Amino acid sequence: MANTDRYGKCLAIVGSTASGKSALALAAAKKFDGEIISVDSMQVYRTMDVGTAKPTADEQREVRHHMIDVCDPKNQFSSAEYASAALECAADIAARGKLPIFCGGTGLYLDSVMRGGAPEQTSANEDVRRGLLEFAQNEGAHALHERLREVDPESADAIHENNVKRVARALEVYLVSGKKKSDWDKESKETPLEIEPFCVCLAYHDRAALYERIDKRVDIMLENGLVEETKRLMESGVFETNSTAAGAIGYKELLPALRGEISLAEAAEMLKTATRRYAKRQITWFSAKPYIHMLYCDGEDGKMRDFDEIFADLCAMWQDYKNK
RNA sequence: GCCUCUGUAGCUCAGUUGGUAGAGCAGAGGACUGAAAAUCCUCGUGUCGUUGGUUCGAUUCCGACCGGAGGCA
Repeated sequence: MANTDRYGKCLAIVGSTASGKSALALAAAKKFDGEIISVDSMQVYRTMDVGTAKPTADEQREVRHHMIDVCDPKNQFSSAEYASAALECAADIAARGKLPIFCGGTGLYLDSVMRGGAPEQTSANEDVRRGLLEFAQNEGAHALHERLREVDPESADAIHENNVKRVARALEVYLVSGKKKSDWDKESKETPLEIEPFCVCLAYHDRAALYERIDKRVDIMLENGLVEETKRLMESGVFETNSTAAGAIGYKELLPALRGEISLAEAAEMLKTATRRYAKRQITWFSAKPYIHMLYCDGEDGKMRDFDEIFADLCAMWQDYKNK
């Protein structure tokens, strides 16, 4: 059983990028006297505002937000760090008698929060990691995978050998903790969840409608100074650090245009494509989760519903859950 | 007007010395436990521009026509 004493009953609103979850969370926070905990792997970085569709200063004044601007773009951040900090936020919000509302699209971060973070024995070790990646670089992905198979065949079976990042991570866990990653995972699955928010996923029957929203949003980002923001990040040297922040969608697609290699229009097109692909991955993630309650923004016929209607549904679902 | 090149999957292009074709990108589906906006896996039938001809058989050779690019007038 989740630790309801500590967190009370919480709400989570997830969904793909451009699904409209932020506006919904904002309305819910006002109505239920809540505070928002961002579940977003990129909004944690300072100075990356337009490109990550961060809540505006006004919005943050209206409703208190957490887990935004907590890290420098040049530094590394991780789901484990996120989880422990976000849990503290949730406990603090609940202790003040308010409703914690998780809102965001990074599925792994939500899962990680629900599990209560990760054991520190499995902490990332940059040196070990670099060594493993170099090994893969020199000996090939297959050789690295073979090394994993020797120590943790279960993980080797579960991870495709081309997925070097994951293979390296599994080996890293073994080398750092002396225990197989597959065993850590098993243990984690058997441990009760730390927190179990009522989780609503904003979704669209009509994929094309979501893609239209994405296109529109990218155009708005460009109008709102995404290019200038990218320039500033470039000048600050973020993109030379191969940090996580450097991989954010919105910036890396604009770089070739800033270098004059392609036109801005072409870059914008690539940005839209990258965002669409990202949304697709998010949808895949969320639709596989048993704890999720779908909330559709359009009918089966693809007809869009208006905000009030969707919000009313959310409120009804939430009340239902609370009365149980 | 003449000459040359070109027309193949939504896009960019391979290819078949004649036996109806394949990559990348896009798109679709999936995985995901300390990089996750990352990383990875699976999925390719399309009047091979149109139309005649040669041929057992043409997307492939030949002709005409229609697009597109360039050159000469």
